[in-house]
Amino acid sequence: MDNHQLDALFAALADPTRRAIVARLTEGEVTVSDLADPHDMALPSFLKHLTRLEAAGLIQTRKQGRTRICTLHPEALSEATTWIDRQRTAWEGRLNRLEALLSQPDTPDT
Amino acid sequence: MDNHQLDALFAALADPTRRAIVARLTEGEVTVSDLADPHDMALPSFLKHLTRLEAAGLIQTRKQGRTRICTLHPEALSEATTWIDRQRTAWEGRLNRLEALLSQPDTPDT
DNA sequence: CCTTTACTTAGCCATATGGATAACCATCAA
DNA sequence: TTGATGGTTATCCATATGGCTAAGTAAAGG
Repeated sequence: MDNHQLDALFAALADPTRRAIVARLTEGEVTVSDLADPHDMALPSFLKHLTRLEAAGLIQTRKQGRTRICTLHPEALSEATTWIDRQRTAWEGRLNRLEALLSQPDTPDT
Repeated sequence: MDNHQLDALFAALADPTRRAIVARLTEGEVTVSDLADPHDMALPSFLKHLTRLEAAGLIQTRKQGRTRICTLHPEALSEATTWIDRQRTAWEGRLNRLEALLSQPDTPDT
């Protein structure tokens, strides 16, 4: 995944309103106004959050009559965990190499 | 984990410079100037990134003489995956319930 | 001591972000 | 067809963010 997409993804998750939206959408599709209802915020402000989530690939929306319906796109979340897991793997690998080095002090280097 | 910490954590990861720093630190401790070296940026600008990573709990630093040494604090990364995994679990749960409902149309509701 | 070296602090600037209003457009219902 | 309803667009505003330079401190090194 490209760096810029990761920026958008992590930035999208770096806001409580947007995380709440994601959490809500795990329960299924919701219309914009129903989604907005629990958030004490003007609709246009709320809309901007939706737009950012959509730009980050975290949600998808479609228009049905005059209402817009939002659905979660959970695949985007794995892009985030993939990056994180890569870091963790690298870290573990380093620890393992260190450990190996300490348990075999006979061959300090090749 | 508290909402505000998650904000800081995800925001910290939403920048390529900072992700590069994290990636670099998976290989072990590095001093500030060595860390900064590959980044085409004035030191004070770079320092601000370090500060944000530290505030997010992603790295820890200590002073040794006049140099500062940075180390990764990978536990912070799991705070992020924990939240993400919770969302994924919720989503899967909903899918499973849906599936169950469809395969057993005899008991539509209790 | 004096000078690097390695950060640190203090400001400054442009752009991005999160919020608001006001006004507009497009259904649906009566 | 006339409201009301559900979004949408266009601005606007304050603060945050990511970059900079200039000037400061503090530990080595000679």
